[in-house]
Amino acid sequence: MTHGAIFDALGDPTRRAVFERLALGAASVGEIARTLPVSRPAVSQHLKVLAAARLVRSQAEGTRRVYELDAVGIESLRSYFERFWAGRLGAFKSAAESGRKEHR
Amino acid sequence: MTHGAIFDALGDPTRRAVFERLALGAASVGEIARTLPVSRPAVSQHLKVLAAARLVRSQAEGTRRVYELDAVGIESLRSYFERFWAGRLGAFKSAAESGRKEHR
DNA sequence: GGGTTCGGTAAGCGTAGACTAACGGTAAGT
DNA sequence: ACTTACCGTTAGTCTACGCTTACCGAACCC
Repeated sequence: MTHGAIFDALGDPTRRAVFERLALGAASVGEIARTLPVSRPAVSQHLKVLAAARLVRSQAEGTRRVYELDAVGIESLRSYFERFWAGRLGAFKSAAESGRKEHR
Repeated sequence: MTHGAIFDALGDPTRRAVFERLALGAASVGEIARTLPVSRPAVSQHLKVLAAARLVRSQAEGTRRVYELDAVGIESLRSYFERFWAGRLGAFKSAAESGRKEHR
């Protein structure tokens, strides 16, 4: 559920665009909405979901609310994949590299 | 778009369950469906999406199709987050750790 | 060759959620 | 104090998609 919220948040394309926009630097809601083809309330809702997943954090600055990335959610996400690197993935990785044959 | 397919695939809870099941070891469609509260066709559809995102790969074995994790998609996903570690995140991380004040 | 098991596909339905529009609230500017 | 700008919230609509049922093809067993 912890990880579930994160993947659910990043599952939406628009939300990923907001997230990646914030990866370039902190920005307010209006600034983000201006660079995206969606309305401001939509961005606000997306930020709410991202904040719930601890991927971003808000910071009141006068009448504006500046958003920036939150290391908590990202670290949580990294720890999720840690299982695959350290775990089974390393074992089967050699086999996957040996037989590489695709149908696409 | 490349990463989009991956996040879109992992965005669904059921699909994540399939993915995590496969992280424990290779399995056929029927085996996966038996451990999940969904029908077999549903699992098949999810596997199709996961395969399109290069997160899993199929391997015909008689009349059964054994699925296993694919390092390609996972590696692609890891490279995506590499940006955050090497990039802006490291810079603001110290600031985030200094001012840690939550509203929850 | 008939029967059985295993998977992918098509059609259809139902629900979650993404979006816009409208309203209210708070801080800065004059 | 009034105006302006910025943001969050709610209500409501509409599309996307996850699930099931049903059908069909392919590979093993007798």
